[in-house]
Parts: sequence; C-alpha cells; structure tokens
Amino acid sequence: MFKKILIAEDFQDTNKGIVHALEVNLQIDIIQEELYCDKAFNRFKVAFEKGEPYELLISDLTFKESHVDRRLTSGIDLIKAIRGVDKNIKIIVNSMIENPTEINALFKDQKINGYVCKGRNSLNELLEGIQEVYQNRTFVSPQLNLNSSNSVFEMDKYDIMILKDLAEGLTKKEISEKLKKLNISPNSESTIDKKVSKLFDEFGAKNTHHLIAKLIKQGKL
Amino acid sequence: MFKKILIAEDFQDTNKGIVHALEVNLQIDIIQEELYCDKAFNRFKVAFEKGEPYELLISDLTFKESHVDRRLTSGIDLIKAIRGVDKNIKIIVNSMIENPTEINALFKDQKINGYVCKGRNSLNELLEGIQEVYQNRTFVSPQLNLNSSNSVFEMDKYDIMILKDLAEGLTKKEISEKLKKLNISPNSESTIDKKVSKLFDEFGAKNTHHLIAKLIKQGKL
DNA sequence: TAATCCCTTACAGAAATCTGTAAGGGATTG
DNA sequence: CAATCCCTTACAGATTTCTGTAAGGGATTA
Repeated sequence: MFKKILIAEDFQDTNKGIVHALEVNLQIDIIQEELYCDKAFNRFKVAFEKGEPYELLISDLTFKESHVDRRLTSGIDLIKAIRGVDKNIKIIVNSMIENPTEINALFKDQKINGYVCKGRNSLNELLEGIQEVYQNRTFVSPQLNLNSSNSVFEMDKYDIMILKDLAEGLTKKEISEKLKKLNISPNSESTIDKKVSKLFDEFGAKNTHHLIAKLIKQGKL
Repeated sequence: MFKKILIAEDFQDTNKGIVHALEVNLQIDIIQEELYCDKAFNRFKVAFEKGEPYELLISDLTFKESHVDRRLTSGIDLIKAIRGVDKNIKIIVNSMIENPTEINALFKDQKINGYVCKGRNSLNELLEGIQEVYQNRTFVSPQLNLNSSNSVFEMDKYDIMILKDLAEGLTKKEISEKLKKLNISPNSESTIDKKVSKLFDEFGAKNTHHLIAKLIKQGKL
C-alpha cells in the first residue's frame, strides 16, 4: 500500500473525515493533510526535492477564498503545479462536481488516476479508489456513468440477481436450480459460470470473493 | 423475502429514506409506512383480522408529540399492542437509542428480532438486519457491543487480515505463503481453513462468499 | 509427573469453482 | 439460402474450497 499520502481539502470536517478513514482502514506510514493549495504544494515540493516524494495526492477541486494570500486557488491549479514537477505521483480527485466533461478533462489533461464524487458513500468509494489506483488502475465513482476511455460496465438485473445469491452463500448449482424453478432462462450452471467469469474481466476481479467484495463496496449489491 | 412490511417512523425524511431503500434493494410486494403509532396499529390490525397479516414491522421508538390525539405514543406502546395480537410478526426496531440495557429489554420482554441503531450506516444495517431476521436470526447493529444472549463475536487483527486478503482475491494457499514471508504465525493453509470455518459459525455464513459479503456490509472489512 | 486442553499442522476426500472446448440453435446479414 | 455471429448448454480437467480425522507440542491444572 502507499506509504506517503498528501491530502488537500479545505473543509476541516471533511478533511479530518478522510484522514480518519484512511487511518482506520489502511496502513499508511505518513498521511499529511493541508487546508490550502499553496501549503500542500510546498509540502509536496519539499518532500520531492528531499528524495522522499509523496506517492498519492488526494485533492478537492474547489477551495474557499480566505484572507490569506494564495497563489494556487483551486485543485486544478494544484494538480497542474504538482504534475509539472512529478509525473509519477498518483492523483485522486475528491470533489462534489459531477460534470462528466470536466471530469473527463481531468483524466485526459492532468492524467489523474481516480475521481471520487462526494456523497453519501464517498468515503467508501475513496478507499476503494485508493486500492484500485495503487494497483495501477483508474477509478471513478460508480454512480458517474462516464462514457470515457475506461468504459463503465453495466450489470443487468440477471447478473445482479446471480451475484446477490452468491453473496448470500448459494452455490452456482443452487442458483441454477432456483432459476429453473422461477422459469428464468438462461439457467444452466455453465452459463452462470460464464456470466460470472465475464464479470471478472469487466471489474478486474481475480475470483468470486474479489468480485463480490468490490461490488458491495461500490454499493451495487 | 418478506411480502408485507409495515413501517412506523415519524420523521418523513427518514421514513421515505427507509421505504426507498427497501424498494430499491429488496423485492417486497407491499411496503406500508405510517407516521403515527395509532395509524400503524390500525393498519396492522385490519390486515391481521383480514387474514393478510404483515410479516415484518420496522418501528422507531420515539415519536414526536402532535396536535392529533394519540393513544399509542411510543414505539414500545406500539410493539406491545402488536405483540398482544400477533406473536409471529417479526419486529425490527430502528432508533437512535444506544443504551444496551434498554435494547436488551426489548429483546427479552418484547421479543423483538432486530435492533438497528440510526447512524451513518443504518440503512445498510437495516437491509442486512431484514435479511437476517427473515432467516430467523436476530440482528443487532454491529457497533453496539451488546453482551446479550446472542453474543457478539470479535475478530482479531489476524482474522481480519485473512478475510481482507480473501476479499481481494487471494487463495488460501497464497495467503499462507504471504504469512510465511512476513514471519507471521500460524501460517498453514490448514489453520487458515479452520479459522475461516469458525467464522462461518460465528457469523452465520454458509461459505466464504457469504461471510465476505456480510462483513463488508457491516463495515468490518 | 500425568492428565487435560487448546492450538497448529498434515492429510484426505467430497464438493465447488474456474477455465477451456465443443455442439446446437436462433438471429442477423449478405 | 448460406454464412456468420452470439448465446446457451454440456462436459471435462485442474484448482480451490470445505470438512473431517489425526498427530504433535505447548500451556495449564491436578
């Protein structure tokens, strides 16, 4: 897992909420939070020049104005400044903005690695996103149906029914029998096997355990 | 799954939130919500006498006063009245009260089947609780460490590490090898097997899929 | 010291998962 | 109509999971 993470978020409650969630759920050696873009950038720069760079930046996009003089006034400013120095640092944006165009631009122009949309599940999504980004995949909050480069996979009712049953401990044989009773087709064990295997690919899961865990964390099951 | 559910909850936003969550996540034929205990009881009684009883009651405990004349003024009143008529109906209490003594009394005296503590995760817990109660088990929000009859099982760091690895798609063989590399003992595949099997019993899971799903929904993984 | 208990581990067999091949049928297209 | 594609299904083999039994070792207790 990442060893050094930098967090830029101006609202203190949100800021602390993120830090706490990371502390509780992940083993990170250094978690540094900042309330100002400029301060965040300074911290990043010092660490980078010292040869101990941060591995991940989690940043908001909008920052409140303040009485303090500020050079970098938005998350985009901050990200641009940081990307100009370090092309390797992973970046996850955590913002309330839901505009697909804007979000896609972040992936394309700023090479961000993840986008989490603030909301009732965003802490869970952030944790999930960190895992994904750590494994060199990109992450986008599932509720945002971006038709971007990394396509979003849809599950239909049939897939969801099967996975819910698996998550409740039914075997594929039992699910097959259940479907036959309900006169739902297709219903062979073989087809169920294939459906689930296809979902492995689509969601980057290694096996059923992994798939179920991912989907529940994304609120899809 | 339950076919008829009755909900008693006076705050409209909460009320609608519950209803919506049930509609989205479960297949229930009839979900009836009421804002007053008396109205809830009337509805229950009519259905019961008609031979089409509700199968599950989800009720708050505290109800605001109002200008309307009320006979039943609290969730306990409501539950007592309903239990006096129907001993089979399942009851889940959904309240902000966290006092273990009070909660234990509900299980002992009113024979309730589940207790969900309102909070940031309480909708998920409610959904989980409904599943549990449907399968004739009791449910209590995991953050409430009741030392009541249905004991709460603790997982240590070791158990959690194993389950997190399983949830990320590692096989038990891989986990065993990982533990050996980290010089963590015990580390045999066999012991891991047994640890996980014991957790099946403790959490009422049928297999690993089921266990992982439960624990993630409870926020433990 | 001996008896007991609990934890760890090895092993073995049944069941389930996962992956691949192949055959058949329906829908689409040229 | 023929060719093609896609979905469903059967089946088979390798791997993994799950559940027992049994043996050994350390800690506790009588």
